[in-house]
Amino acid sequence: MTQSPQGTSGQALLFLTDEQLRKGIEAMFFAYRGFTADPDRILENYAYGRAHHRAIHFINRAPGTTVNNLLSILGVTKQSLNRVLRALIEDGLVESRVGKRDKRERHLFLTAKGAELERELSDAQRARMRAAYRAAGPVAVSGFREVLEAMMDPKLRQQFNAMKESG
Amino acid sequence: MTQSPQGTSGQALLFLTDEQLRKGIEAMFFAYRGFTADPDRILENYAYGRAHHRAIHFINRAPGTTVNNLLSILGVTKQSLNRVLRALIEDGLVESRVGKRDKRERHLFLTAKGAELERELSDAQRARMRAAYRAAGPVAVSGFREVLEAMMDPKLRQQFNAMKESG
DNA sequence: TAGTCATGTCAACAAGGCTGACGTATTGTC
DNA sequence: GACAATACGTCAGCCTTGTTGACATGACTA
Repeated sequence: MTQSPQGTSGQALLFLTDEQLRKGIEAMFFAYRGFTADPDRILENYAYGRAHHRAIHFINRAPGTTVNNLLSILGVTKQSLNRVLRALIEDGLVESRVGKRDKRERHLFLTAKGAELERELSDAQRARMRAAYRAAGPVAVSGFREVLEAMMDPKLRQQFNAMKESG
Repeated sequence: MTQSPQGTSGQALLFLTDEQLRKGIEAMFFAYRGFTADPDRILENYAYGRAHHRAIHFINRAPGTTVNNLLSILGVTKQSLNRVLRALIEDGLVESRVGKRDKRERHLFLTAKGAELERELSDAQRARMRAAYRAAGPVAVSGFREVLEAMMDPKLRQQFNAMKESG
């Protein structure tokens, strides 16, 4: 592919070099490991995994969300999500309330116990994020967010932006 | 945790708000999905998964690497890696050569066939990366890389930086 | 020579994806 | 009012990819 895309108009496009892109790819790989490391460590103490973390995160984020909505955010099958939700409900971390307008729907909420675990997990994840943000500075953070957003699938970007506003 | 960390010295540290951090966390989540989406789609056509992709990537990156070295980069058990390597070797994508200095070591190389798949996968992944980089611009890219690097575990950051140089 | 190291392998297990099929309310529509 | 569609739950079975534990082999090293 592109080997040295400078000179397109005299502009220095060296940041689009295959080499630079590869570094970015590897940076994503290693950074994501760090990103999940702290919550993973915490989850070992409970009988939960990353899938439970994701469910808890987004239920906390959008309390009262329906199962279908959660499904589309997480991008997994209902069978897969159900296995996770069942455990969280049985263990009293999540409450499922029948919808008022539409009784077919279930609205999901964290219980006090669920909120507690959520806090423990997100505190850890935020601590690492905060350290990284602080080390890199506000300008870098802004660029970080821009590139990540540009990397998303259009549909996911839509969902991401929809969540941003409601937050 | 920190709710509004401005005023520490009069500086605007609003980018360290819990809210900002949470957006960063969710951005990582959605972006990583996009990051892996293209290779995953390609791998469906073969009998391989993400684990094979990672092995192929790093063997291509550091031809002649030993099994132990690959192990430490990927951060999995040897049993797990071995399952993947065995398939790749049997299918003729990877070649394993006995070490010359130390005959206990195996040095791993991509065959022509392996290099071909590597190219297909990395072309797809780079294409997305390039589009994101181009959309965000060089300053953003620089910030992106800074934050990612700051997010890594120290040991992984070391490995990442070691690879950067040799590249 | 004894011990350590690099690698491969077998067995068993778990998490968390997936598909397919089916059941049950509930809602919306003709 | 009958019927189709929707939201959800669940059973069964499969795959990938991770894990632990145990053991074998050949090669290097003190």
